[in-house]
Amino acid sequence: MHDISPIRAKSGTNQEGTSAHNRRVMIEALRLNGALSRADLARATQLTKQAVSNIIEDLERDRLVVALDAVRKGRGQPFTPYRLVPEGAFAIGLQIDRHLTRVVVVDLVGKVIARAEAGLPFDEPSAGVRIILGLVDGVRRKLASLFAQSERRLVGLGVAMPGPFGLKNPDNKWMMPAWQQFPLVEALAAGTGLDVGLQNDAAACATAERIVGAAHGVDHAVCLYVGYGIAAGLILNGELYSGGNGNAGEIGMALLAPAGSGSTPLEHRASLASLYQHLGLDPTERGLYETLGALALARDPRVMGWVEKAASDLRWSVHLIETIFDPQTVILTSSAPEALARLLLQAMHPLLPSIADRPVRRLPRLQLGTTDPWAIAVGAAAEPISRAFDPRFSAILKAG
Amino acid sequence: MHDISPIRAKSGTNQEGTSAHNRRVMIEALRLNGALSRADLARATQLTKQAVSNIIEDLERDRLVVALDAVRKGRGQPFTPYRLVPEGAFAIGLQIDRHLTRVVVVDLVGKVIARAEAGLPFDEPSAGVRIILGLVDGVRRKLASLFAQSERRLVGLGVAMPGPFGLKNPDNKWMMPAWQQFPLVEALAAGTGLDVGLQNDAAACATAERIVGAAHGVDHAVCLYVGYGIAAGLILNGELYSGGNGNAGEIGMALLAPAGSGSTPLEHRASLASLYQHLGLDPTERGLYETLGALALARDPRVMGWVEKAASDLRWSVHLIETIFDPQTVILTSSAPEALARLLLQAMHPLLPSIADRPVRRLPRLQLGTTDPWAIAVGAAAEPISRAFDPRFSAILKAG
DNA sequence: CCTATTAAGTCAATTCGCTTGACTTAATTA
DNA sequence: TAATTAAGTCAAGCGAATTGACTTAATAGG
Repeated sequence: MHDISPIRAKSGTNQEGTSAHNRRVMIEALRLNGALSRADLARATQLTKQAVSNIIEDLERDRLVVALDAVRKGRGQPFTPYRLVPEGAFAIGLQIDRHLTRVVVVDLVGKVIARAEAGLPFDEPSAGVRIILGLVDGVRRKLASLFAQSERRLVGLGVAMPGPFGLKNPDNKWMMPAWQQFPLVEALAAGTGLDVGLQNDAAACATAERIVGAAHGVDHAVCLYVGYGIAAGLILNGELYSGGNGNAGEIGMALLAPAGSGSTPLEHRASLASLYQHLGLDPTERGLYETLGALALARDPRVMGWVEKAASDLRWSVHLIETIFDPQTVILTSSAPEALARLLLQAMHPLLPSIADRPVRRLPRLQLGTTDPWAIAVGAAAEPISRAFDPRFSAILKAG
Repeated sequence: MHDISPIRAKSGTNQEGTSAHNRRVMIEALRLNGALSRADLARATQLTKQAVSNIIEDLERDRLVVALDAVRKGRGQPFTPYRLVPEGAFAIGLQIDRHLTRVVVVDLVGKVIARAEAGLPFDEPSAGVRIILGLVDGVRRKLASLFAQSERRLVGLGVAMPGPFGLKNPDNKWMMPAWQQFPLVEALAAGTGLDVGLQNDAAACATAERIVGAAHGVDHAVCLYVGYGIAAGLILNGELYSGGNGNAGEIGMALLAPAGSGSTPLEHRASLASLYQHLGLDPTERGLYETLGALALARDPRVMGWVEKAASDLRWSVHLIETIFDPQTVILTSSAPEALARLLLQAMHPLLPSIADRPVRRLPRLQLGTTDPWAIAVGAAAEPISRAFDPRFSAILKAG
């Protein structure tokens, strides 16, 4: 009765799980390949033609896929390709940054339908939440005006903000202690009536790269995100990895040397915060993004000085990431202007030797990902979409 | 016809997958909890009583579980607990080290049934394979003499050897280039007629910790293995993670500093090889293990000198691992004598501050795992068992 | 031009494993 | 001794994939 069962076990499954998985597999196949015939889907998923037909019928009824015109190709009956209906599902993505918040609505294929941004008080989450709820309300209205029935198709709200979460002694200068301690998920769930999920900004960035960027279809990738702080988003076995407490990849606090003295957190040296400090800029200043872009384009010597130093630390970070994870590729992303990110990328070469330095490689060791400032919000929005539609172990199992 | 389908998709599933998964879930539940009644299993796995009954009946027919005596406990009908039958399955584990090979047979619950070891030529794999096949043959005979029908229940052969694999320029001094380039898996499969799987030694060590050691039932753990070299075995989401090319966790080659100069691979400073060098010992020497154990017990100053330096690097490794993976615990294991491992563990404290330094912790940040020299072989043997019996995503999907 | 071949996709019956709900058994408690 | 609680069985039902024959519609080749 009163005893919480101490039995450890994974959950079993049944036909519902089977069916849910197969639906997800089909949706993923369509997302990855654009448009496929029933026959192609059957071959790709190893299901029978008949099973595929049934599921397609289902998905078509749910308005998640549509048939395109039949295509004649060689002998045999022409095939009818199916593709995803972008407006089959929507999700809201929310980025919370130190002085700024961005909200987007994306559709099933990750396209941005509506967006909004506003300033945010650094240390007053309850006031901030009111601002956020206003923005969310705005984009929801916009969405409703564009697509009838869209509310029914809203699968959730994903939030991305700088981590790490749940720390004993948050470092006030580098983190957002007020926000990190505020019951944000609950407040937003109550305020929007949606399912709310929270992740750190690098994870969101990795998710964005995975669905629409450089990690599309790659199963092992690490996304190094240089924002105000620095962190890594980990795609392992095709899924985002978040660790035991949701803080995996929070490398900003990694100390740069074994010795106690002289060892600095990575964040203090290779992050935009360190650049602002180096340049004596105020991070809250308006037009900062443009200023940085211009300085980078002009190869301003002070910026180049920071780039050199930061690149040295980042080069070593990539080395460690490669050595530890053995990923197929590492993706450098940043909230900085593209010109600056490119300078960093260049300065990071040549890369340090590592295990990743293999005879045959399909993907580059290091590549530039998106530098779109909205990418974090898009990645945040992708999380509920992924939760709802991507094939994953947990989706097969029963309640849990 | 001739076109290899370029379509990317995960495989679908069907009732076979469902049933296979549920069987595995039940076996895992029994392994983790010792013995459970049908009713308990139903609650734990979220399956219906009836489904559990059917599966139990199946497993009982396959001699994988047996009923124990009924137990009266409070009101209601007494329940009949079931437990795994250890001799329900066997696997062979093979450790290949630089000058030594060990072979074990383990049963379904990870108990060692037979063992054998022999010297191995460092750079002649083909001669080595003959030696290995002889040992394997020996333990198989032993097994057959102990358990009738055991051959039918032999699920595979797991091999563990130092990585990394597939490198461009193997470092002859630190690796085993001849072995790493030899078609070992094929040779062993041909020579034994068994399914053969290969992993690095740290991964095997982590697997051993997972099934019978400190990581039993823990979903996020990193196993730091100090052997001749050094590496980490990664348990993420309850499964071993091996990266894009099977080299995840091979941190021996990690450089210890961002700068190009003065940066040494971790392996050169914190590994038994470095200790041998420090002490001027020959690693092939007989009785080395005992010598080291005695020196450690006597707190020999030269050993303590190495311990201090190595511990400093290891302390920092733990810091990095915690920062990057956010595991529930880190486990220190070693092929060194326990006394030496304990010295290392002590010298690593106090640990560096990190994200793992949380207000509430269920498990210690760092704990000592096994120092049994046979652990690697046991872990190697656990891999085929796990592949055959543990619940995992890939086991639900169809072929592939 | 006509026929054979190839391939997409449907139809209807079947199978298989989990679910459902009623029932039996056997203990404790009042 | 009767009520209650819980384990476990029975038998029918259901849902989703499978199977194999069939239909449709194109191209290739004689």
